[in-house]
Amino acid sequence: MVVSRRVTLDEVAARAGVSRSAASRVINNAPHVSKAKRDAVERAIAALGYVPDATARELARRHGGVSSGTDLGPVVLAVSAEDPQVFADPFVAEVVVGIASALEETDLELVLRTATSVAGQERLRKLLRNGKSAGVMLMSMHGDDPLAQLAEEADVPVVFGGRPVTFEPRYYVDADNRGGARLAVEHLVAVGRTRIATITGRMDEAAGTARYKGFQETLAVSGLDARRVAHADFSEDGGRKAMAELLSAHPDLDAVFVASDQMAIGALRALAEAGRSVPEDVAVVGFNDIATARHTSPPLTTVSQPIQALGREMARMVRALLEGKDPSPLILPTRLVVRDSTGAR
Amino acid sequence: MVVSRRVTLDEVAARAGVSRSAASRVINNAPHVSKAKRDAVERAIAALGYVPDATARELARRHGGVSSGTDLGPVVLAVSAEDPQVFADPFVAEVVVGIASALEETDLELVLRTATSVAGQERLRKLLRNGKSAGVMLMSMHGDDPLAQLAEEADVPVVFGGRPVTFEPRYYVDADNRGGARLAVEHLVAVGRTRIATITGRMDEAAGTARYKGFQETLAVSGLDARRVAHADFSEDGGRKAMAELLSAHPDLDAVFVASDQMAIGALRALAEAGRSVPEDVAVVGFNDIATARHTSPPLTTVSQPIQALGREMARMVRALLEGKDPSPLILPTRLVVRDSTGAR
DNA sequence: CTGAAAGCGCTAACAC
DNA sequence: GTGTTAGCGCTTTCAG
Repeated sequence: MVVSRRVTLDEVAARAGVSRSAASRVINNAPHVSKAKRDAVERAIAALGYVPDATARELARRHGGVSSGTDLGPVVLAVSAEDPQVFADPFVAEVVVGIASALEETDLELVLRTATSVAGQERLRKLLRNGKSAGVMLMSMHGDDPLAQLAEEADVPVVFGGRPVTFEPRYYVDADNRGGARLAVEHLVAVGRTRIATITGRMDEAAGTARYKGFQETLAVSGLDARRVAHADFSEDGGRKAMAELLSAHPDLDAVFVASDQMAIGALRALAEAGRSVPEDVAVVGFNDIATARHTSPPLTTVSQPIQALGREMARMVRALLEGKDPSPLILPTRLVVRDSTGAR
Repeated sequence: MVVSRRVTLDEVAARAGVSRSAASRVINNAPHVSKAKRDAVERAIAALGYVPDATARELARRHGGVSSGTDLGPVVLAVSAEDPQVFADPFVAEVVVGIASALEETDLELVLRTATSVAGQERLRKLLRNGKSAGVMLMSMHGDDPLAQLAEEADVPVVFGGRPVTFEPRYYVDADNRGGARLAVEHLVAVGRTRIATITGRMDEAAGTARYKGFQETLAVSGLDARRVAHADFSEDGGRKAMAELLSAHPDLDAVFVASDQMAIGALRALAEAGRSVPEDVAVVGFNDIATARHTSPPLTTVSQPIQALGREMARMVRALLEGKDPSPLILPTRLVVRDSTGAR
């Protein structure tokens, strides 16, 4: 860490024996500068180790729209969660990867925030209002999330990852949760299961309700009973408990659609504890296709969503908004990844 | 996204019928303002929706040191990797969690960067030099990483996560890799294995060499042969290939210490493919204790490092440097997590 | 081509 | 208490 007092443009100009404007022109390589002066200035810059002050520059430049300056502020990914622990959630981590790779191509930086604590909210509000950030991406919104309000007040672009359950945002990227659930349940039906249960995720998240709807729909179409349901919270432990519940309430079930792989892992455990074998006694399908899904025993059949693409598209949408465009919401397709837990291969 | 043209302090002052300084005083709730004026100003602010311009403010405030303004710039976590994909690496993700939770308590934002691409380097350099960031954390440095150079030139605090192999940074947080490897190999010896092999990680990363040293040391002490070694790159696929190599070069091996869980997962696969059973024929121990380690078959015995703590301490170290302190490097302890893959319980 | 001068929006002395 | 006056460091007309 070098101490280096700030070197100003004036010092450079003095050292090079030219006016400040000349120096400025050189730095922004504008035309109308004689080669001689240009060189002199460049030498001075090198000698003094001059680095233009970004703040002053920004202030002085105030003119074009958002996309004017060569460096806009960072883009914020705010996850609606209390605990920074979410960043280790495989789903969130993949979204981050997608965003990071899209941003790689631009000159935007990515900042990470949780946004549910009081302090977090306050800081997010700042980021949204004082021009410190170029745009915001919000994800994992729950029921009556206070963030929704915040988003309205923002004076930078806001795009949602997934949809809140209470309202339809103007700009969002979501996966086809309902379609994915349908895929999963249809598969269960196709392999001959008839007493299909489900473990839902949080019902105050759109992903939770949409997957549940997909489940109901498909069973209705197939003329099967859709009443074997237990609600959980997307967590492994929640999945374990929910599975135990289901087992005691509906001992006859022969398949279960679990709304997340994390919960499915818990469910597998509960099943093992109850002495039910998978897929012989009960077939299991999860949702998300997290890395671990390949390594459970048996390997988990699951619905894969293009999580990185989701992040990437969120970032692109922010970018588009920054450029003054008006992008349409995006719904990304999901697909079924068949592994052993449904005994189908 | 509200359009809201920028409202200036002067407009507020005009509307409130006071001087600009009075308005400024109210905003920074300085003393010496009559209640009447204060109220008037506050009303004007509310009416106009005034939000102070952060840039101008910063420029005008230029005075105290780094820790002066109420909001310093963000802290950057730069991972020395080409591909944003690293952010999904369980290890990196956990470090992020640690950093995020430490930062939660301060008013620093976290920005994420990869730093190996040309563009990434250039942008990191900017972040390091132009006062856009308050501090930088570097991790996953390889051999002659160009980032080392960058770090030297920085005029903000720089702390390393893990140590580069070529030099000892002034400020770093690392795990006790050597000690951890010792723990692992001692365990293998303790359960009666005598023909112990190892799959190392990249030898241009300190974590790779340190774990390898721990392996050699322990076998030397035990009077065992330490020549069963294969080198890999920390990846699952690398681990699979390395295990296959080992198996053909040293068919008699009865245990293997794998320098990362990712590689260990690959090794387990190679072992299964070769018809060797774990732990009966070959005992396996990994390193890191990633989430998946509990779900492999058999569950993986592994060395656990306090990854979140590592991130947290990195952030704290930056914070300490920002406050003008001179913290000492930190080495965090590791511990062995015994599961079935070594047949010890 | 080149330099002087006028700000960007806000804060901080300094007098009143 | 309150207003006036300088700037922060850089860009940008606008005359020469």
